Amino acid sequence: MQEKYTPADIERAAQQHWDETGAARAVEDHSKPKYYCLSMFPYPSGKLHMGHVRNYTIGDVLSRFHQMQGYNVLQPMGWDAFGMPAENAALANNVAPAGWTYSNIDYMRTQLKSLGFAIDWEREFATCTPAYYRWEQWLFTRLYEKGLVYKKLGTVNWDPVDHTVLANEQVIDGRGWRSGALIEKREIPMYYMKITAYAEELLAELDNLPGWPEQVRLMQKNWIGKSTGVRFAFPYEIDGRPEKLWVFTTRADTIMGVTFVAVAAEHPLAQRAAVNNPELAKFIEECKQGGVAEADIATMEKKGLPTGIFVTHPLTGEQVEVWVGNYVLMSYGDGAVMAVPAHDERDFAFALKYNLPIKQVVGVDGEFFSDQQWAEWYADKVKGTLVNSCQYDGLGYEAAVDAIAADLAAKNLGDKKVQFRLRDWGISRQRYWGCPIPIIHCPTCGDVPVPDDQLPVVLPENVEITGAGSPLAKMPEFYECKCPKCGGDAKRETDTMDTFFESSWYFLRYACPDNTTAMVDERVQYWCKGGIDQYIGGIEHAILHLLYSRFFTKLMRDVGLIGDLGEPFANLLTQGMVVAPTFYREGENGKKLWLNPADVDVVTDERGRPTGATLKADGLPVIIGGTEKMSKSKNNGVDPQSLIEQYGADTARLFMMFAAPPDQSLEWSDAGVEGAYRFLRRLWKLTHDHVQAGTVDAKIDQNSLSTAQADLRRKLHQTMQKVADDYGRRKQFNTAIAAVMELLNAYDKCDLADATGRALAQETLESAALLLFPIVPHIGQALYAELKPGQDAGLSTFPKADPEALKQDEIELMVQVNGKLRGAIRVAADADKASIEAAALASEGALKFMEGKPAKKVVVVPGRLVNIVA
RNA sequence: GCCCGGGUGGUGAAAUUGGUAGACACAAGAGACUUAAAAUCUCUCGCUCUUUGAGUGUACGGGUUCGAUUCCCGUCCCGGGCACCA
Repeated sequence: MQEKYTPADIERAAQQHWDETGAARAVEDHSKPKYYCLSMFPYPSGKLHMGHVRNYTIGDVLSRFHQMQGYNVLQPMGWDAFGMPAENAALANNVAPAGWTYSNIDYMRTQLKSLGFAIDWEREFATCTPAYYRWEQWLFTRLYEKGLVYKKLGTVNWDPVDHTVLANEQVIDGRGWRSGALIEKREIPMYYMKITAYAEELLAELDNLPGWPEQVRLMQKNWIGKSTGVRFAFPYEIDGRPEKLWVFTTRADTIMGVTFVAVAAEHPLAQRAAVNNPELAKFIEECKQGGVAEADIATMEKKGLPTGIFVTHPLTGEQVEVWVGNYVLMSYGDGAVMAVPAHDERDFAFALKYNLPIKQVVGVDGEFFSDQQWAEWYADKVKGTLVNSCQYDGLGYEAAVDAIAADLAAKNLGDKKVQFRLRDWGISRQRYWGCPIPIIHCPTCGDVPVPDDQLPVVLPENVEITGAGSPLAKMPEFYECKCPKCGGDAKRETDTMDTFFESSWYFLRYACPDNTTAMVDERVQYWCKGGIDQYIGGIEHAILHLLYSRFFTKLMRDVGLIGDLGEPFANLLTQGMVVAPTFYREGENGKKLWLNPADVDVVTDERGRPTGATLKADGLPVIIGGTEKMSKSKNNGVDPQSLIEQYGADTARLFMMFAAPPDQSLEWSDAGVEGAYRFLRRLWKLTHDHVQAGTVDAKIDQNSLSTAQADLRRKLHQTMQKVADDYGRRKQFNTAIAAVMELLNAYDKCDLADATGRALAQETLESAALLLFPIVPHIGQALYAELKPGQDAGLSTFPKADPEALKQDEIELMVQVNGKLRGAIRVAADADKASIEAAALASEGALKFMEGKPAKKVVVVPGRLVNIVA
């Protein structure tokens, strides 16, 4: 065995061995339980970032651990290859999106391979190939025929200078990122997926996901947002015709406190009122300004204008004025809300601002209502009862809602209704680098789905990207076509699909990536039945991607493609973000130029707090931004390549797993990498020193161990238990590593010179190699082969604790007096409560701090401590 | 603004079911070895004080408990998501 740890050689040899033996190949085998371990596939942005290393190392640890536990493991990898960055790169560097994407994939595949992940590369695919996206076009046409895809108007960000639709990310402070123009909302026809038809099921199934983090289930639940309320109408007359203005509320109990109604700027009533009201028309025009992102709408100043139109209160018959409010969303519910300033905080602020009446209709005993100052209890559903509400006075929330809903129903003006916050999923994108929507627009037949025999609609790869509008819309050779129904001249749809479409079913395709005649086949049943065993990915995907994937699994079931697999992901591990500081300089036009942390030196004061930063290249100051998720747009990603090259894959993997538990966010810093490398070197040396003296049989007679040796052996077997629990149940790899470090610290201190000691040393080192193998497989493979020549660590069984070695005669208990630690006692492991109490009361610490007072109470916590209350 | 997390030494963190706060590391300091450097090894390391001991300490303010980093109420700060970044 060579004396020096040389990661480059070891890693090359191990990877070659795994390649040659097909160690990561996954084949359906019904004799073993399957374990499908999936990590969220990467967008091929150019090179791996730390988040990828973290994500895929977690997946690899779990895959390799389960392999050693006897499972038939599948760990696939692919590329989420459509998306905006390819078009941005095309613009910036004048390269074709396809070529850019494929060369990124080639580079990133090399990087992934150098990290030694046990990935079955024969299942790899990229979503931008027709072989993949043809199936989503095919599915799209099926769903279109079933009415689960439909067309309606949607609101987008419009850049009036570049004449193009912008993504929310491309709108910065209400302006287009390239043109700097003020962005407007614009309504265009789009295709929608009817996810709301599955709202009830998507909500209910959350309760059947015990393997998901509670926080993710809660976020999805709130996102779907089921609420029971009352939908009712305010009757009115306009242009001589009777009409109804519909609203939805979860607070029907406060209906007697309505003092105005607010509608969205796009609401027909607002449009009608603006016809002969120039001021209102101007306000509605103003409301179009700004982007469509909800965060912007929710944080902007609430503004409104009266329409001069009055509607009739359905219960009191009073006239109530209609206002246009910039905070009312047309896309949510009916685009109109009743306003009860007394019991809704936003309405209260709005009423104060515009001097609108505030009418209290809920009271709480002992509380005083002021129409000048908002108080939390005004909106409380539980504490209050109705006042100033005629026949409803004295009723509580539920009784009031019931009575009011019944009265509205009797007047045919409303009823109870279940409403969801979830909206249908708009999938049309006015962009090039995506899957073409397979629809043909015919002047006579209307929208016609592309027939199966004309699929796939192939995305042309030789295009010119200008940043103004979609290139496909400028390519007659793409959009000119014949109607499949009537054969007449027609126009192909030039919008592409949201890239979430690709990522909503890729996990099923890994089961059968080679199938050229069907989207999925029966192999999906083997790998995915009951759900993918472990899914790992960033917490930032907690809602959209995961919800869409759940939705697709149900859609595909209902189209008859996959039977009933259940939920797609049985167990979910949401990895915390790898975050890094951001740095920037401001350009001439105020645009921020983001600088990579690797190119910046941070200046700190004597306490280590950052006081400023300079660019390495020119030594001049840069501005420190916030600490944010590593991203291309903020240029704060750190390339792991230099880390791998300098220290090797095992050090990179070990350090990533040791730095923080997987679900916690990890702030990137170089410090600590050295420590991980040092540990591996030490592990290598300990094994080397032992092997030099000759390997021995690890069989041990428990009775021939010295006390110190028995303690070490107990620690070894405790460590086996702890590490298996950390990998399997807790998924906390940092503590598993710490446990092995502790074990080796103890090993170092123990005298193992005699024959029994040599056997114990052998057992300890063999176990350490296997315990760490899932995290650092290359060195694990090499050390195990030295300790047991001819043996393959990856094919070995994970170490299992021997109950004999775990036995302990005496244990230590802490002694507290009045909850403060005052000493410790040693007692027999099976000592009874009375003798423990006696020993504690007689202990030095207890005697000193009880100062002769009698014990009022003694609490014994078995195996832990004794607390004496004096 | 709304929804979901998080906050523990100089730093990353541990404490798994309410029971020894700071395991395991990083950084720093001191020492050993060495011609020297690197590497390695040993020791110190939350804060304060009257230092063989004691007080205090898990963002902040309250509460429940024999006992709270852990549970409850309120506040502040940081991160993620908010439907066209992926």
